[in-house]
Amino acid sequence: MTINFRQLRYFVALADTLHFGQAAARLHISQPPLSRQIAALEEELGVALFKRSTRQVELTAAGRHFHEQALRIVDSLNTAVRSTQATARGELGVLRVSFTSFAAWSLLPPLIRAYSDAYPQADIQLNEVLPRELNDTLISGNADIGIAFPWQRPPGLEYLPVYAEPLCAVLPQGHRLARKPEIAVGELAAEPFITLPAATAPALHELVIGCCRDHGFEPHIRLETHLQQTIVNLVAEGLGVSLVPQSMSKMQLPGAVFRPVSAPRLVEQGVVWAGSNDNPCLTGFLACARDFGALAQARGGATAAQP
Amino acid sequence: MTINFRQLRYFVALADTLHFGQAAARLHISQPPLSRQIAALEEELGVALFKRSTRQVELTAAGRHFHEQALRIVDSLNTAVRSTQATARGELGVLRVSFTSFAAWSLLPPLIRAYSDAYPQADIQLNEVLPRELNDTLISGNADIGIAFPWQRPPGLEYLPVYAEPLCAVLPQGHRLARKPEIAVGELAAEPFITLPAATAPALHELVIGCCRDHGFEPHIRLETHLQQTIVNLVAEGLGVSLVPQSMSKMQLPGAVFRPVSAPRLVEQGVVWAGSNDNPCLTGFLACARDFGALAQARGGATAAQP
DNA sequence: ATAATAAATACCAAAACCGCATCAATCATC
DNA sequence: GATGATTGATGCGGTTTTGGTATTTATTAT
Repeated sequence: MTINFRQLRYFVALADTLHFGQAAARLHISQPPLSRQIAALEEELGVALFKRSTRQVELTAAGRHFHEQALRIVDSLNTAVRSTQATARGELGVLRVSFTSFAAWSLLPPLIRAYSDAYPQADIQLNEVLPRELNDTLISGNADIGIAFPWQRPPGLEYLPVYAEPLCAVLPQGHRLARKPEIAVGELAAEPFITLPAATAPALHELVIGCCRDHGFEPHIRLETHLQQTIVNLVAEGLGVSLVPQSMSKMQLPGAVFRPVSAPRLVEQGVVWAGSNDNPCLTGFLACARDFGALAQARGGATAAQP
Repeated sequence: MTINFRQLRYFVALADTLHFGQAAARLHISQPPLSRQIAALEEELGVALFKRSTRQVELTAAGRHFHEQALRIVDSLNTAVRSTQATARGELGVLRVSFTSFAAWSLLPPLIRAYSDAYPQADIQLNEVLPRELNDTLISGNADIGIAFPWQRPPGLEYLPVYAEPLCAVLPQGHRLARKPEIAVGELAAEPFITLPAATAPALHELVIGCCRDHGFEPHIRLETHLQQTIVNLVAEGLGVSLVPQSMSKMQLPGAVFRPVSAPRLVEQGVVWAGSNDNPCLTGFLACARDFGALAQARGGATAAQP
């Protein structure tokens, strides 16, 4: 099979014009090579595609059939070239995002919105994971990007800070401090705390503890659990108080009230990815994330500095 | 755009093996030209399709995308070649058949069955016409083949006899002759006849008149109508008798009875087509029609001699 | 009959392509 | 850490393919 795209293009031109001279002009070649390529094509197919005299050229039944096919094939190639180039630019393809449930309350939705607007043709696969699973999904190549708190990253993973927000207090509804519109952190000194475990979320654990220390006391930790969401659920049950990222206040749970605190620490979030990952969609996503971070900072939001 | 099918085949081989040497062996070429064709392909696309060191070759995201496309395109071409060849052989395509309502009682069904069995992939378009329209549909190119009685053909139309069958008598149910199992044509001498008009169906008209003359009388023609079917309907109403092709006896109409006649004339039917028609399906159909005619003759049927 | 048009053919030059030989980079092994 | 083996890239010469010009052949219009 030595049929060539050139022969297909030549054939299509001739089938369109039914005139060797005009078709050759359209192809920017002279007439003899066109005659020869068509003859070669018919020879290879073993089929007469044109019925021609020196005065008239017309398609045979087989020629009409081949014309349809050739148009489709030439178009397929053009489409394939364009879509491959789009894939290389990261405009087409699949981006797999791993995130913990907290991200779904805060950074994930606007970031996905920004990426989706910038790359409307890329497919996005969202994959909710537990905090401890996030690194593995990236290292094993099961995900392209993760949304995470800063953390001690394993070798091979990169991190880009995107957004920071203040901590706020979460209290049981009937609590005496819940009547105040804003709370000084020091007022929580005697309360039982519910926090994330130091082992799996050291940075965030440290942040809460540090915030308390800023205000002169060591919190009494009564319970530890992995998800911010669960902390709020436990607070609503009256089991203690906590300091959580402000985004969690979107969670309107009966029994839990959120209050801003004076002089809060900031919780940073960012995106994580494997440095060896060469998915072009990732590059596009990182550009979006950078833009998003810059925008959040420009809007007066408290964004962490670039690394 | 100078991308080549060779480059697609080379690319597919390399994407399959991920090894230049092995892919080259599979393609029955040496390794250097493969390297160069792949480089040329990437150059033309402006996209890296492989991430390669001297020790390892792997597809990029764009390369994986292009691989799918290339497989599809190569397959499309192979399919197109095969189907074009099938079209040229008359195995694929459309055959448009014009026929009169009488043919639907006799030659059409078995002939279509034979063709359909021999060329199961060809599309058959059946088009019922009035006898006087048949020639025009063929000459104007609106049909490929017609089923007809022999007739004086216009220039450009060809005719092939396929099948012949005896005339039989059709009588009103209460008719005195209807009691006899077989009728001598001479017994119909006094009856009023219903025939086809001499103007539009001269051959068949002549056949009926001639059959009467064979038996020594000139029939008294009371009514003329264009379709055999209508003749039987009028006979059933008691308006006269007629001689019709035996196939019409399949028409089980209350009021009409069919009886074989002694020493009948034979009614020939055949297929008609435009000599300039180059639809390959027509060639296949004509071969079927010839076989069908020979078979009918071999089975002891009364088939007209070949022209 | 003659001129004009259009496709096929002959012949030559340029480009593309392949194979051999070789180079360069990486990996395994001692 | 040096050495050999493996593998992809590169240089070069010869062959094949392709395109252009000139010419031939066949058909149609005048």
